[in-house]
Amino acid sequence: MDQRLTTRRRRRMQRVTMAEVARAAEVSPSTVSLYLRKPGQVSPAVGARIARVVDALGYVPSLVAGGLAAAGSRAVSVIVPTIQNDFFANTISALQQSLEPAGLQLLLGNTDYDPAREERLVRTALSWAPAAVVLVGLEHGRGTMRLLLESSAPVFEIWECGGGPIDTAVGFHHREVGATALRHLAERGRRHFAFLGARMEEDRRARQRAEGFAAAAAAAGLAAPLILGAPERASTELGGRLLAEALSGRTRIDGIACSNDLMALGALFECQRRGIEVPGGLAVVGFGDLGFSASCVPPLTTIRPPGEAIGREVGRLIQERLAGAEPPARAGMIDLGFELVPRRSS
Amino acid sequence: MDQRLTTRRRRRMQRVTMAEVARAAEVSPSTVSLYLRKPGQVSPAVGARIARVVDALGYVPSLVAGGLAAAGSRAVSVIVPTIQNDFFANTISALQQSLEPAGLQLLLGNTDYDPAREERLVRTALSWAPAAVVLVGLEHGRGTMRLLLESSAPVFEIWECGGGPIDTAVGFHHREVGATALRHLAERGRRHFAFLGARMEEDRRARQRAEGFAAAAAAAGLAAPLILGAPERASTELGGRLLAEALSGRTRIDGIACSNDLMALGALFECQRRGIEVPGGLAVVGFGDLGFSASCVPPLTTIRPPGEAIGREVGRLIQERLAGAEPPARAGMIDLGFELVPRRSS
DNA sequence: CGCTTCGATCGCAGCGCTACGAAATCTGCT
DNA sequence: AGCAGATTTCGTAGCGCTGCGATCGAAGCG
Repeated sequence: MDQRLTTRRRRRMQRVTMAEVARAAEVSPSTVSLYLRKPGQVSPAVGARIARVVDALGYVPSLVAGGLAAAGSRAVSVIVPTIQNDFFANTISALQQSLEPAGLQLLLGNTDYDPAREERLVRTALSWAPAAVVLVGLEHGRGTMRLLLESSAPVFEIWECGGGPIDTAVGFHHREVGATALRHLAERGRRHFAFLGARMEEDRRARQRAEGFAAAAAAAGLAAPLILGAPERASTELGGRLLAEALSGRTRIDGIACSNDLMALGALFECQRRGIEVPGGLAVVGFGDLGFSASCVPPLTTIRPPGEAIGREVGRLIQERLAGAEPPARAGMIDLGFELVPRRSS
Repeated sequence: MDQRLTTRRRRRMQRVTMAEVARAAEVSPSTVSLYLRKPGQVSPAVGARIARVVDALGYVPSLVAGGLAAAGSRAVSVIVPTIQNDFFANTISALQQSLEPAGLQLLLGNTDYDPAREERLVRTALSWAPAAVVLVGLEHGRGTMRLLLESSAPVFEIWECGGGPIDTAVGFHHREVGATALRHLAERGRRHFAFLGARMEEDRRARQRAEGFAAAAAAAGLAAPLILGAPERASTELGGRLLAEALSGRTRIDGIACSNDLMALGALFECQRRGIEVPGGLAVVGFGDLGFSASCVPPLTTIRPPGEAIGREVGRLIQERLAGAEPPARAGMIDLGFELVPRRSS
């Protein structure tokens, strides 16, 4: 039997469609579409009429349909290890601020430092035909790399500089951060060091900071620092515990660097509990310049990463690419540097 | 002239389509689609064949096309005031964990406490035909309300209980939080109170906590607390400054509550700088139970909101709704409560 | 051995929008 | 007035997928 004869009620996505707007405004759908995308190319009179109808009908365009027709959606996929972390939260926030005026939305995923989850998330991300994919770090699993390379979406790798990026990397050198911390402590006359890190197994960047710290000690002819880590996420509690561990050794540690200001704050608390004077008895350098770092007791010397700048820069680059800019011929690398903020804890 | 005669190269979204998979697997596209959505309804033999082809071809389904055809996408829009805030970051994180197994992605927006921005974000959010819209608070602009009411998407309002939700609210009572803080301080023998808040103009929930604090004082027949606020976001620096302001008055304040543990931490630092003993000279109660609260000096008495629980619960409800559950007949309200965590600062 | 029953597979008709190029309309100029 | 050129508007053909009902085929049964 001819299917055409049977009744078919089709599901509908939303109340008002562009065609209805067009009818009410007495123009063609094309014109409505054009007006919505490039208002300048429609005559002011017609534009005003369309605007009025859109408002009256409460028309909300479907980005899903638009994305399908235009072969690419107005979403930017961001995949980070965790958002429960001021670093990435700041970057994401800056990125979103930069993207919002262009009508780009963030699709968020978090890997919890798990490569398998990263691959799943990248797959889902690509399913949205995003305007760009943003992910943290330069190290990815085989499958993730394949997906990314085969996709035509611009890929931005952030928070790290170094090896070869897939497309464009925007970040800074973590080894150099570690080295800077050590040189600073050495300048302050310290000689026996420890590095306190969290999640060092999974967080390659924290590891790089520790390595830079150790390498700079070696370069300066100083004793190899004690490197302490733990599988948990950064916290003041962990900072305190690792400091206790560091101080329990035979060597009298007089300078520490932490992979995160939260850890450094925990170290300060531990010093307070033990009556160790900071910086007199122990100099402390953190990483992150978090909300409390300038006003804790004593104010914390720290290294400020360009978190917001990364977000802003990536936002800018995405819009540039969307506007037709070519990807860099050779994979690009943008080093945004970092800043040592000396305060009273060292 | 007949347009059919002119050449047209159409833009394509991605390399491999479902039709190509179908061809290679020698089945119809419908079967591939069915297999991908409900593998159980396809015979094991055919399923295996399709799986093999999908893998070999590196097929990534288009959620954009799928969303259009199915009249609803697999995205959940989350609109929060800011993600640079442990409260919302935790909730979002829990929500995403709960949604991930169902293949639902988060679309993130942040309003920065600006109603106009909220409306814009809700509009964009609805453009995606999301499976659900999640937003913070029960108070929204007229336009936002209209958009939400006209849309057919389930709406979850989180982090607040009280007034009438649009669809379902999942949160707790902030006034009760303030009251609990005051009663706790009163039990500890305090009589002269101050409440230190950030962004009190914009953040209705912080305001409610302050109101509950004041109301409980009145109910207990105690002097009205000093309510201090500032337009900036919560920080240790602000906590310290507002405490200084509170202590500069003629009344000798002996108990404070803060709208955020970060503020409370700042107050602790200020006490340390001024040599005020805590809790001897001043009892401090925070809100949030953040990462450092248990291990600062002294450990901070605080009120723990159900941040993760909210995320998990909303995730569960969304999936229930997606599976066909009806929206609550009368707008629903789920009170997840909160917990006073007494520690040594009070 | 024909007929029902049920599970597996298929074909069709869009979902709502945009890109493309053509058509219509408007300008300014001779 | 007539025409080239610029500007504005329109018509068409999908984008890739899913929901629906139809169809096919194997098993079950009297």
